[in-house]
Amino acid sequence: MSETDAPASVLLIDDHPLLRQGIKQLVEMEEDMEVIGEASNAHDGITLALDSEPDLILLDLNMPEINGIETLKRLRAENVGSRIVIFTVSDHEDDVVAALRAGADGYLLKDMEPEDLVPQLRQAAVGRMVISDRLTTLLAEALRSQKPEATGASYDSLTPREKDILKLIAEGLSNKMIGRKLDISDGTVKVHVKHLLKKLNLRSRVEVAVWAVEEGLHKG
Amino acid sequence: MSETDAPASVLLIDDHPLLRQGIKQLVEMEEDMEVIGEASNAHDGITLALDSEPDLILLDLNMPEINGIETLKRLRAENVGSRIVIFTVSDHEDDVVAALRAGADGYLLKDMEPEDLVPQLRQAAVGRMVISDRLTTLLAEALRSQKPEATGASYDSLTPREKDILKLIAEGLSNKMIGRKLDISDGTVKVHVKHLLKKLNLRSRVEVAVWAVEEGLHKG
DNA sequence: AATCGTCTACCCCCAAAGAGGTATCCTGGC
DNA sequence: GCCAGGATACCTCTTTGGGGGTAGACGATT
Repeated sequence: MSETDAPASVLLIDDHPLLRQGIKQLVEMEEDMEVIGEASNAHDGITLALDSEPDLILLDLNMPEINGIETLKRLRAENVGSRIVIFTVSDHEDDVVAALRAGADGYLLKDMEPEDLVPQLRQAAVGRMVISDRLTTLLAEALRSQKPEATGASYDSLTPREKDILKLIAEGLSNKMIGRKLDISDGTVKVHVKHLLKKLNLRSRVEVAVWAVEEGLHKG
Repeated sequence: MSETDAPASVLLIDDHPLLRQGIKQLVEMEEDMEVIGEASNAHDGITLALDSEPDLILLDLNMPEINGIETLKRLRAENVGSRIVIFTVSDHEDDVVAALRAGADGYLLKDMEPEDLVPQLRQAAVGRMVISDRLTTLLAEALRSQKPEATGASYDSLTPREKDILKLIAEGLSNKMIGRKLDISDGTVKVHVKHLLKKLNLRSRVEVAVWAVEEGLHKG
């Protein structure tokens, strides 16, 4: 918004005081950027964000009580217009995907080189999405077929394998893709689907998918 | 499969002879990798792939007649088990996403450093997904735009008729049944479904159904 | 009057899905 | 040792689904 004249305002939300201190020092060495607030928990962070409307919010994922994803959702729900960048140790696909889906404008890993941080923040402040390079492969894989993710208190009569197939159907995958994912032939997948239809007394994979979603079985 | 003993076999499918030549020379300098075939078009490429079952296929996107994405789909349809890596000049989001969706195991840009190519191919041959770093941001954005989530904007873009069809798909009806219910031909239903898939950026009626249920649009 | 969006219907073509069937292998229970 | 259930893979067959295209009818907007 105002990167030409006034310095970009940054809000830190992280429960580690030392880390906040470190970031603050890095940022304060720059003329075009300043930390205008810090919070050690989600509640304070959201209040500060609403009050100060920073250009950029650096948000930790692992926080007590209310985690980062939830905080992110609440910020977006409050229509906070700030750029929000996740800054975390977690390189788990679930976290990255959840953050991006919840509207994160960036996802940086805490093990990055300190000297890289400020340039990345500068990019983020002017609207570019910033992502740690290390996550490329992970993103590609997530994009390619989103979420298998296991466990399921699903229908008791189903075998474990059938539950696998059930979930993947509910993600919209074709038999062939399911086969590739489970490393079995698509013919075998068809056998399982056939059994699913019979056991659940349904008439097509679409009904299976709808049923799974309605029962909440499609995600762990 | 056989990266410990026999050299990894590579098939090149690209309509530029010079480029093929260049890659070939690079690859042939390595002991653990060999080019076992070349094709300048999709048809020959598919035939060669089926005959020789290479460990790795390097596939160009821009080819005459049958493009790379289509070639990729056909290769997968034929159950070619090779690792398939796209090698192209295009850094357009649509191409990257389409390639990954079609089952590409990698996506490398032709403007990469030559000395990086062989290491990347080696990675790909043993099953790792390889993506040019430059595409990170793009991938993240593609992933994010997959889920409208907070915005119900996409639903509003549907015509009344499309909303009818959407709801009936979510009830698990076939095109024929939908046609019977709405008193139109099943061919017409297919047209509406086609438009639904395009507008909602989904890939099958199953995904449409799941989306509708998740959004709570299936009743009402 | 011309254009646009929508709905309708058809064409071709090929991939995906689903209903039958047989068969092998393995594991746990009796 | 035998048997049942589960997982795998293959076969054939028909129906369904989806992408591409063209095109006519209608109503609204320009």
